[in-house]
Amino acid sequence: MNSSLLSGLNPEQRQAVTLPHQSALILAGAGSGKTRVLTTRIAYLISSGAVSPHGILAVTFTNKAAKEMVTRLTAMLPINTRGMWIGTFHGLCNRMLRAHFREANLPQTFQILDSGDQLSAIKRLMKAMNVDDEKFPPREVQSFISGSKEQGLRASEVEAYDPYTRRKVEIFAEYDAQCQREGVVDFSELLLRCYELLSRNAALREHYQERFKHILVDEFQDTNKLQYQWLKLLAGNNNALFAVGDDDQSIYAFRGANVGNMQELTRDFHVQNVIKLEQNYRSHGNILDAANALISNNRNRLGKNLWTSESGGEQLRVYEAETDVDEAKFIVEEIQQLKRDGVNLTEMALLYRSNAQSRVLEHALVSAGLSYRVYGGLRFFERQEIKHALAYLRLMENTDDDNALLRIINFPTRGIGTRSIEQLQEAAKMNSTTLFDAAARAGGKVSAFVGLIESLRSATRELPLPEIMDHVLDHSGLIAHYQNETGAKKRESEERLENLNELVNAATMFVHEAEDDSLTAFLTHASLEAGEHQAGDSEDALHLMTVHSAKGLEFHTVFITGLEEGLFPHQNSQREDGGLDEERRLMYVALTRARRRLYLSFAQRRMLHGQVSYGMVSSFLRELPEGLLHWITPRFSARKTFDTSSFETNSYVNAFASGAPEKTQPLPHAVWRIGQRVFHQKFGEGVITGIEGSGADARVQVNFKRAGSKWLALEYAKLTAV
DNA sequence: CGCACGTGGTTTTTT
DNA sequence: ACCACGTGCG
Repeated sequence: MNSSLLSGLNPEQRQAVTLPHQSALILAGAGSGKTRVLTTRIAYLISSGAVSPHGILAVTFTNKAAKEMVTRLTAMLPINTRGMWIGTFHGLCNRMLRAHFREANLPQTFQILDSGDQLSAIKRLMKAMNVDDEKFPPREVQSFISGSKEQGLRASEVEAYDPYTRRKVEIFAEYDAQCQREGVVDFSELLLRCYELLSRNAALREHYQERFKHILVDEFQDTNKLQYQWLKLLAGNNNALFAVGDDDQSIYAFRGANVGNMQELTRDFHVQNVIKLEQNYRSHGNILDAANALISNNRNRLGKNLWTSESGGEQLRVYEAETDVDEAKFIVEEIQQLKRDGVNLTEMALLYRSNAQSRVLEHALVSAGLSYRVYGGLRFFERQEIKHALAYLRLMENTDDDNALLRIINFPTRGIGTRSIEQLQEAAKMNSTTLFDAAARAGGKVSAFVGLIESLRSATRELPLPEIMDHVLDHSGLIAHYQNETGAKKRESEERLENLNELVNAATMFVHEAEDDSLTAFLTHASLEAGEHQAGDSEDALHLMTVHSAKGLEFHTVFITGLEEGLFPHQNSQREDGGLDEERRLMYVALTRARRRLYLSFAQRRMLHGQVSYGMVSSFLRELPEGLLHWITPRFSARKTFDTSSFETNSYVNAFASGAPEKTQPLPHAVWRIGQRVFHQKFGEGVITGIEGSGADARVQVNFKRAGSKWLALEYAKLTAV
């Protein structure tokens, strides 16, 4: 065994890595070497002879994490990881379903619907079922279906107590039937189908249980119910489930993640002692102390306190801006100074709670000539032109795929209008056939389209993937379509052409790298790894992203922006149960991204949804110990509760711009205006965000820190200015 | 068919 | 403010 594997590990890490064959829960704090432990554990198991690479199943959430694991593993061990089962839940389920497509009752070349494809499939179905999409918004139906599947439930198993839900269940059932007819599966179906395959087929289940002696899971706190059931099934009675996670970083409950799985795991797998990795190798002391103080306000934690052997380092820098624009200006100045001090732009990140906040920041960065990259935009394989190109390939692979057919039957336009398509759909329904079969029986332009697909298929049958791609782009008319674009759309089309060219490159790369270089494999890759294909990493550029997408990353300097009540924590989170705790974990994630320097900023007013909104400083900022903070602007300058004079000198340009007459001030000494901080006996502290009416009818809208937004009649409500 | 205009909505996101 | 989407017209 390679003993150098263990060198440099702290006692807890070492304990985790060298555990005997037993299930374990590793509570791994931010920056505590989680990925290192996971990969070293695998390397340890293999090199000590406990298990062969063949017997390992390692599961992650993102392709990036899976790739990272493989990279680190190959650096540690001279083994071929190709035969190993390391991947995302979806990737691994796909792999099993491909291997056992018959048992899973799927066509060999089943295609995967991404969320966009799924939504259009649902819309199409609802139209066919005559469902009112006002009463049943397709997006809601979509999340109902995915949500149910992620709970492990089929339509027949969902409990519906009201007509509304019953109707959604009907749509759910029809939707699954439609997918089955068309030979496609959506993301959650990959998991559910795989789960059902294993639970119904004892021979297969036993085969895999026999094989995967060690199952390792990353980011376990993010697993949903179905994923946990799937893991339990594979673990059986004898295999070791090694789960690594951090309940304090659970920020995806809104999409079905169930932190409760951590407690369930300790029960179900009789985990005696949870190993805690609490030494943080990332951040300076003050940053960690702030993070610890913040998260200690959450209840129901498994309990864990990060520490570091590093010194305290700098205090956290706090900046109160008058407006969002000023906030951005300040950040830009700081970045320029940091740059002069020798910090690379790549080592800095600007974090925000919601994507809309990036605009102002971007604007300031552009004016200052600073290069940046916004993460989480439109992904390569989700671009319209790419989806069109892939739809041709999909239809060639599987003519049952009505979704693909509808996408391209008239793109580029070939004179097949809405009417012809409707007729086609009627004919298909009448004869219970696919659209493609119906089209084959039609005449004129429609059958010409069928001919096109068939000729594409026969012409490319023997070709390698990149050449198939080339041929299809050419002969489908896609290239010509974008080349012919002139005028306003010219630029856009040029970019699309570049992307199509890039698609051929992607196919070439894929053929070189993948074990299986078939067209089906490439299409799967496109659905499952839509985001992986992004260019332009090399440039020294700032990182702009939401706090969510920052999870797992670290930077020398981090700016957490928009620390205002209602924004972060977000307004909508207050309605949901446990919403505020999740927001706090989000803030915890944000804080722990920084290694050396952390900026926390907020603005007194900002543009939101097209109008000026006035916010109060985030309660999260107040939860940080004063001693760790360095206020760049005077502490709560304009809002000290005992000093309104400085507040009143602020120029609130549009305070009465909405046309409310001056006499909306019933109390002689109180000047009610937007932005005014007030106190209410019952609701507590708040800020006026709107004024309406006059005299006895005057009402003000107050955004209360605790109670949320309320309209109050000034005649009755006892408000005091603070 | 494609454009122009109107409407609604607007937390977070991976697969 | 801004964007995506849908409808109605030329």
